[in-house]
Amino acid sequence: MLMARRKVSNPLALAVLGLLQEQSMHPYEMASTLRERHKDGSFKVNSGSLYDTVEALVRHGWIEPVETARDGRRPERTVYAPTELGQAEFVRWVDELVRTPIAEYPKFLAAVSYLGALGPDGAADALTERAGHLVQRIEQTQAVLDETVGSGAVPRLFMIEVECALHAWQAELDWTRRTVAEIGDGRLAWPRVERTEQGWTWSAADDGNGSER
Amino acid sequence: MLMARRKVSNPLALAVLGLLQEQSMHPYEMASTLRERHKDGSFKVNSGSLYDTVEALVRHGWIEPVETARDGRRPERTVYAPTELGQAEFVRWVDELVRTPIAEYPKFLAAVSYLGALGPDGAADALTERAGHLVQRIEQTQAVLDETVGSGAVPRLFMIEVECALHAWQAELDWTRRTVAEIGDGRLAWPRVERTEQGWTWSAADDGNGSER
DNA sequence: CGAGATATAGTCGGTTCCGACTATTAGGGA
DNA sequence: TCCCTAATAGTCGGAACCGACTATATCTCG
Repeated sequence: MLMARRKVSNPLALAVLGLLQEQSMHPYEMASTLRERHKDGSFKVNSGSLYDTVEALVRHGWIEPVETARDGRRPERTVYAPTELGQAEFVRWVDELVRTPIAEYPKFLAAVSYLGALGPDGAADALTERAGHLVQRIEQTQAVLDETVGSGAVPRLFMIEVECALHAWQAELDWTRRTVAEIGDGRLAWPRVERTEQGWTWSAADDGNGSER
Repeated sequence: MLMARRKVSNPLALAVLGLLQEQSMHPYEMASTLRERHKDGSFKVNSGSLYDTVEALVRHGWIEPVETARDGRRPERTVYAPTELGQAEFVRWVDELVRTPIAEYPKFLAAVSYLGALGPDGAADALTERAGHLVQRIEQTQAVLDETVGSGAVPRLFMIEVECALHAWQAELDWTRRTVAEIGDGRLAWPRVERTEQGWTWSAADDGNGSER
């Protein structure tokens, strides 16, 4: 069996489906609407991927073209609307994504796995710079939230994912700062690694005890 | 200009480079070593991607084959070692990844963007189930940490990324529980959306005031 | 009023990524 | 000793993804 193995998995497809719940649109309009509503922090909106995604949704019968209009002599725009299947699957998909956490692999985690390679000073320096960037990002995002939800222009529920992201970044910032502090006062020890015939040996920087792996 | 546009970007390449800092290996051994050391929570270790990644690293001159051994009549294994360039770039890459946060798009964020589609009860239910899964994941991961670092078998620095992940999951769990609570007591209102000729109108569930977007 | 900038709308080709599959060998209980 | 399973080692085809590019239309500012 080689066709339609699993559903469309790109989250951008979820965004498309979500927008089409409200109103029929052509792809370019989807992209600009997502940007207007600041949903481009939750979905990677790339024009190439967008058109691919729309085609995939058509193939799966979740959406369908309803109109092919042209304005003046601009290129033709194909307008899409969800099918009944698409409307049902949208809700099921959101439910599944919320209900079941899946493994993800943020690049920061990958980098932190090899934090040792930077040495204590290098690591503290890099983490400190990251903390600064995170502060900026958090402030900017908070400002957007204040302008929209804070002023009553948009109901809070419609931007709840921004609060979620903000919470996650704040947690990352806390961890980053805490780790800088722990490097500074030696609570996070930097073992010295040596190669021996037995394998690897490390000695703790503070007490000189060695262990083997 | 169409070749070698940017560096290898798959984090798995970082893992490969990291392992080869210690010791020459063949790809299969990389995969099993990563699993042994519980690094497979930070890197998506997929055999297909692994072989592609190793080839890409060779193309860029970051690693090179050093030996082609065969054991008994098993298929030949090609053993790789980093070049000097690869050793230098490894550190630079870790530094860059730690220093500069980049935009990422976790699927949970995508789903939360459309939390409204589940309705207050559906959303609370789904979030509650997620919280349960997160608790399990956190407990299991904590247990692994206790067995390894807790028992002194491995220095803390070598599993620091596990602490980082744990911190992030805990934050997600906190947000999830808080949101369930806010749905429950009405602090997170569910506006009723209606379509009008003007566009969209929503009325707050609690006070009946409408606003326009 | 002309020129450059920006907005509109989308195409295209190449790389990356992944899951499913293949094939051989070692281990271990009936 | 024989079969079944697990471990070893990797291949392959297709889907997803992305960035760079094209082309027209409108805006704007000296």
